[in-house]
Order: sequence, then C-alpha cells, then structure tokens
Amino acid sequence: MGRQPCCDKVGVKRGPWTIEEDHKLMSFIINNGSKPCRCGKSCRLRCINYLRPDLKRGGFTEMEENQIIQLHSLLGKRWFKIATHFPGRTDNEIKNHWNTRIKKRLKLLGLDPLTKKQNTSKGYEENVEIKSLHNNGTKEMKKTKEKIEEKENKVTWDAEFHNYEIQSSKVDFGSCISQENNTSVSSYCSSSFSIDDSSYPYVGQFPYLEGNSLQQWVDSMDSILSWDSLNPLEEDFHLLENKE
DNA sequence: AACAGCGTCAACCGCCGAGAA
DNA sequence: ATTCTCGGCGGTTGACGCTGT
Repeated sequence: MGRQPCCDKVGVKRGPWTIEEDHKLMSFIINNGSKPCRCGKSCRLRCINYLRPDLKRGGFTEMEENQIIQLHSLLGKRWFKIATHFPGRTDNEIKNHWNTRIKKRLKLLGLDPLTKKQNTSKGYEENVEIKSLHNNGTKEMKKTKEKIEEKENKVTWDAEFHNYEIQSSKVDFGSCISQENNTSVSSYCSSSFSIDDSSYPYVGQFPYLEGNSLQQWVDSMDSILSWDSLNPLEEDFHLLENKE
C-alpha cells in the first residue's frame, strides 16, 4: 500500500473547482492572494491542466493525432513525454484523447492500437460481423461511416478554431480585458467555449493581470511551477484565512 | 417527454522514485 | 542504511451532456 492521499487532510476541499477557487489560485500564483483550500497536488494539477494561459483548447488536428500515434509507438504510454512534443497540450488531455478517440479510430481502421498494425486477430472483424448479423449489416455500416465523417468534419472545424485561439493568445491581456468584459461566467467555467465567448476563458476575470502580457504570466507561472514552495505556504494560507 | 446508453474530460487515486531527515 | 515525505505521472472514476429509442 502506498501512502495516504494528500487530499485526505482534514479541511482540504475536493471535487470540481469553483470560479472563486480559480481566482484564489491565480491570485496566489501571482503572489498577492490566498491559496484556495486545496492540497498542493490538486492546485498543481488545476494549474497545469486548466489555468495555464498557453493551453490550446479544442480538438486535436489530424496532424496532431498522427503525431501522437507515432510518438505512442515510440514511447508507449508515457503521456508526459508525449505531451512535451505538443506545446500547449497536457499529458491528461493527450491521454484522454487517446483513450476516447484515437484508440477507436485505429480500431475502426482495423488497426491494433498497441502495435498500429493491421489487426488480423478476430477482434475487429468479429465486431463488424456481429453488428451486420444483428443490425442488418449495410444500414449499420452506413451509420458508422456517417459518424466517422461527421467527426472528421468536426476535427477540421476544431483545427480552424485552434488557429483562432492561437491568434487570440497573441493578444495582450490589457487589450483583451476591455474586449472581454462581456464574457459570461458560464463560458469561463466551461472547458469549451464558442467564438462568441472569445478566447481564453479567464481573460477579463483577473483584473490584477491588467497591463501584463500573456508572456509575463507564463514566465511567472514557470518560475513557480515546481511547487516546491507551495506546501509550506499552506500554513501561511490558514493564517491569512483567519485574518480575512 | 422520459429514459437508457454512450462519449468526453476534469479530477482523483495510488504506485514509484528521489531526496531529505 | 533506513524511514519518511513529497512530486510525478499513468490509471481510473464519475459527473455531465448528447444521442437514440
């Protein structure tokens, strides 16, 4: 058995993050606020997987997918290593994408997700056979084909949206804030957002970023992302909380 | 309209290794 | 040398939204 999970600590909150907690965490990172009542591990994860300003959002492009497949055959399930080849992507994101989409895509193509070779063992073909027997074959196959096409169209759209996001990320925070005052709370919370909602979900939500460029934020994040100083500061946090 | 099944993804779990005590 | 603590990272879970019946 391993050690007890750090989140078992009394008074340490778990579950989905609230906007307020994100604010606290961002504020804590920038060094003028209190840390949310979460364990360091959870804060680190939240920052890496969600709050990082250089994060790309939206679906993976076909090129990215192919690159993931290639890297997976070279590195195996070392998602962190794979993620280092995709600036703005997290290991979690890549892992999720692999498990939910790429695996299936390879299977549909009759390829073994592990070896990427044509799957000659029964698995895939058997599936198709069973489906044809049970669902009158051609109808089901047509549906599957339509689904694949639909998803591929989505990927193309997602790729275009990516470009939009990349362009958005080049914009200075200061100028963004004035444009983004209308950003709704729901779009901030959501992991996916429409073009109408505009670029990064937290832009405009952190007034203390005003005047700072995105790059400055990234730099300040990088300097603390080792999180070495985070746990000792938990005590300070409690003191600050009591003062509030 | 209601329900079931499925897909997605954020967040947590827990093992492992490194480094400190 | 041993024990303890913590961060890293792959595996897993569960909530939520979407789609089909």
